[in-house]
Amino acid sequence: MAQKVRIKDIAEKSGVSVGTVDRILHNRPNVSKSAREKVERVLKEINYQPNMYASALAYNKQYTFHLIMPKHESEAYWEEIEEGAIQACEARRDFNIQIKISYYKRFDTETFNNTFQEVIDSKPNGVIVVPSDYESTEAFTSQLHEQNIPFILLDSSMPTLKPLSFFGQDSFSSGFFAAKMLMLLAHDEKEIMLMKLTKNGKVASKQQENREVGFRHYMKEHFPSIAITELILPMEGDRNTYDPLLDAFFDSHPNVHHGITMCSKAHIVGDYLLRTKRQGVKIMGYDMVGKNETCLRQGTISFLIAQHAYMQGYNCVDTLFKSIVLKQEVPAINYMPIELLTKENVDFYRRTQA
Amino acid sequence: MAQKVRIKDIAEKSGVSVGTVDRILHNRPNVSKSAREKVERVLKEINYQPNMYASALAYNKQYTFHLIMPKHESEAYWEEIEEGAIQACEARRDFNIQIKISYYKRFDTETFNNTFQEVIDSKPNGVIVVPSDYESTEAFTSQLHEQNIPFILLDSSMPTLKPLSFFGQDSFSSGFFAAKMLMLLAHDEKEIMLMKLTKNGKVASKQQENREVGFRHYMKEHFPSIAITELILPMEGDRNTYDPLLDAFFDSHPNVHHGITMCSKAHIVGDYLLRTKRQGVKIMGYDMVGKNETCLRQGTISFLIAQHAYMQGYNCVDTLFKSIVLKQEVPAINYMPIELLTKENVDFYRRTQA
DNA sequence: TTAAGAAATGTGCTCGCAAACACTTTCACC
DNA sequence: GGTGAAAGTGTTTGCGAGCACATTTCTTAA
Repeated sequence: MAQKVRIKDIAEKSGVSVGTVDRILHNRPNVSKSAREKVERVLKEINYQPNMYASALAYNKQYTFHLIMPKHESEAYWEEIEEGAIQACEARRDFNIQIKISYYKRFDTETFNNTFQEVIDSKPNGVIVVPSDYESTEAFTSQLHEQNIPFILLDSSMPTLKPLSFFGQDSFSSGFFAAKMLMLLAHDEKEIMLMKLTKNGKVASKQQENREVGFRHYMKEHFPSIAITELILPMEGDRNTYDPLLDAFFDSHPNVHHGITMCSKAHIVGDYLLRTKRQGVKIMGYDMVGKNETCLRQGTISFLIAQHAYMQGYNCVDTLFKSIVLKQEVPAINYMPIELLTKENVDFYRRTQA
Repeated sequence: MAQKVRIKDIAEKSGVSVGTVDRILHNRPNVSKSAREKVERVLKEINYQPNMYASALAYNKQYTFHLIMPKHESEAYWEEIEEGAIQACEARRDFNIQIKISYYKRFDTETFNNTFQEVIDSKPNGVIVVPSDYESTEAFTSQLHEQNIPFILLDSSMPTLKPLSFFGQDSFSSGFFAAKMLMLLAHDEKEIMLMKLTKNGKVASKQQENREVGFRHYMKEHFPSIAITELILPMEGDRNTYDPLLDAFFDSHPNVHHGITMCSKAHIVGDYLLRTKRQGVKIMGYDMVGKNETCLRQGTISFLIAQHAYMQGYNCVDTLFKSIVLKQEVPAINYMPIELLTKENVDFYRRTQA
C-alpha cells in the first residue's frame, strides 16, 4: 500500500520549497525550467495523491449546484430524485456543497424559461437539468456553455447539447426488456393491454414514448401476431374516474389477461383488480413506489422495473462534485440498471447501494 | 441549509474555550458542571456537525482492517470481493485506512486457525471474515470480542456470533426466486436438471446448499410433479473431464430442456451447449462473471442472478470505516439485492452503484 | 556598472479539529 | 494558614494543502 506522500515530501526530495511544488501541481506561472524538471522527476517516481480533505479545508470555498426539475405533487419518482440529490449534498457537507432546487411545469415552456433565467443569474458552479422540450433546453444549455458552467442531463438524453454527463435509463432497452419479461407470462395470449395515461392526447414524457417503441419492437420481432390493445386513461383522475373505464375495458376485452404500462401508475390497474377481485389479469409496470409495491406483494402486479430514481439524483450531484471539486474525469453516459422486481425479490431491493 | 458551525462558534456562544468544548464533545474528564451546562445548552439549540475531514486530519491516526477470505485461484466471485474491498480503502485513502488480506483454504480448519491467530496478533482495528465452519469461526470471533475488535461477517450469516454487521445474499430467497424464474421458462416440463460441482460429495459452500433448499422449496410448493434430476460434476476438471459426462447426461435424459446450478459455473454447461450445438437446452445460474456473461449473450444461459460481489467487498470496508472512524451507527444486516440478468438487460448491469 | 523591473522562490498564515501543554482555581489535610 | 495534588480551563501546536505576500535571483536597458 502506497505510503502517504505530502507536498512537503516532494519539496524536500526535489530540493525546492512547497510553494514551487504547489505552483507546478496547479499549473501556475513563474516556475523555472530547472525547478520544473526537478519536481517532475520526483513526481514521476513517487505516486503523489493529494489529500483532498486538507485541500478542501484550505481552499475554503462554497459550491452551489442547481437542480432544475419538473414540479412534482407527490410523484414518487421525482421525489426520490430530489431526496437522492439532497442526500448526496449531505454526504459531502464538509466540502461546503449547497444545492438549490427549482421546479418548472411540464409542457409549459414559459415556466421552464423563467426558471432557467433565474438559474443563470444565480451563477451556480454546476447544474443538473431534467430537460424540457429540445429547443428550450438547448437555449438554456448554450448559455451555460457560454458561462462555462458544467451541467448534467437527467432522465432524457440529448447528446447534441454536449452535457458533462447523462444519467438515466435507456428507455428503448428498458421497454424491450419489459416485453421480454411480460411475454414469459403471456406467450399464449392473442391480445394484451397497453395502458397509457394521457393529457391532450400525449403521455407525460419522452421516456415513456421510447419505452413503448422498445416494447413494440420486441413484440414485432417475437410475437407479431399478438394484438396490443391500448387502454387510455386521463392523466388526472381518481377511482371514480378510472373504475368505470376499467370496467368497460375488461368487460369488452375478455381475452386480455396481461397488461403493461410504461408509466409509474400501474397501481391504478393493480388496485382496481384487487378491489374488484377480477381474477386472471396480471400486469407489469415501472417504478418501485409505495402503491406499486403493495400491488406487487398482493399479486396483481407481476413485475416492476425499477429505475433507481434515488441513485440517479444522488449520482448526479456526486458526479458534479467529482468533476468540479475534485477535478476528476467522469463518465459521459451513465445508464441506470434495468432491474426486475417480483414478489420474491422485492424485499431485497435497495434504493441506495452505497 | 444548515450554516457551518465550528467548535470555535460553540465556544464563543457559551463563553468557554475551545478546549472545554472539545472535552465535552469527546466525553473527556475535567469539566465543571457549570461549564457543561452552558455548552450543552448551546449544543441543543444549534445543530453541530463536526467537520470529519478536519477531524481526520488532526487525529492523524492509522487504521488497519483485516479481511480473511478463502483462497481463490481465479475465482471471479472472490476476486471481485477483494477488488471491492481494496477500492473502498482507496476511496478513503486520506483517512489512512489500510487493509490486509489473508487467505485460508476452504474446508481446511488448520489454515483457517493459523490465519486467525495471525490476525489477532496483528491487532487490527476491524476485521471482515468469510466464515469457515461454525466452531472455528466462533473460536475466532470470541477472541475478537474479548479484544474489542469489531468484525463483519461476509457471505455466511451467523447471527449468534454477534457481528457488527453482516453482508451477503439471502441464499434461501435467492434460490426461491431462481426457481420462480426458471419455471417461467420450464412450466411445461416434466423433468429439469440441477447441476452441482462437488468434491468428496460436497458442494463448495453453505450458500449453495441454502440456495438449493430455497429452490426445492419453491418447486415443491408450485411444481411438485416436476422431477429434479441432479448432474454431478467433479469440482476440478476441464473440457476433457466434463464433455463426456455431459454427453452421457443429455443423451440419457432427452426430456431435459432446462437446468440450473447454484454455483458460478453455469458456463461449463453453457459452453458445452454452445460448442456441441445442442439445441433446445437452456440453463440458468449465478454470478455475473466473464464466462457466464458470454454464454448469456450467446443464449445458452437464459438467466443469471447477480450477487454484487464487488459491492459486498466495498460495503464491508465502508461499514467498518463508518462505524470505527466516524463512529456512526451501522445496520446489522445487509442483504444484497437479488438481481436478474438476461441478454436484454445485461448491458446495463453495473458492478458498482456508487 | 547599476538600477529597475520581472521572474522565480520561499515563508507564513489559514482552514476546523484534536491533543499536548501551561496555567489557574479548588479543596482536603496537616 | 500553608501545602500539594487534583480538577478545571485556556492556549498553542500541528495535521496537509492553498494562497498571499515577502524575499531572492535573474534580465535588461540606461
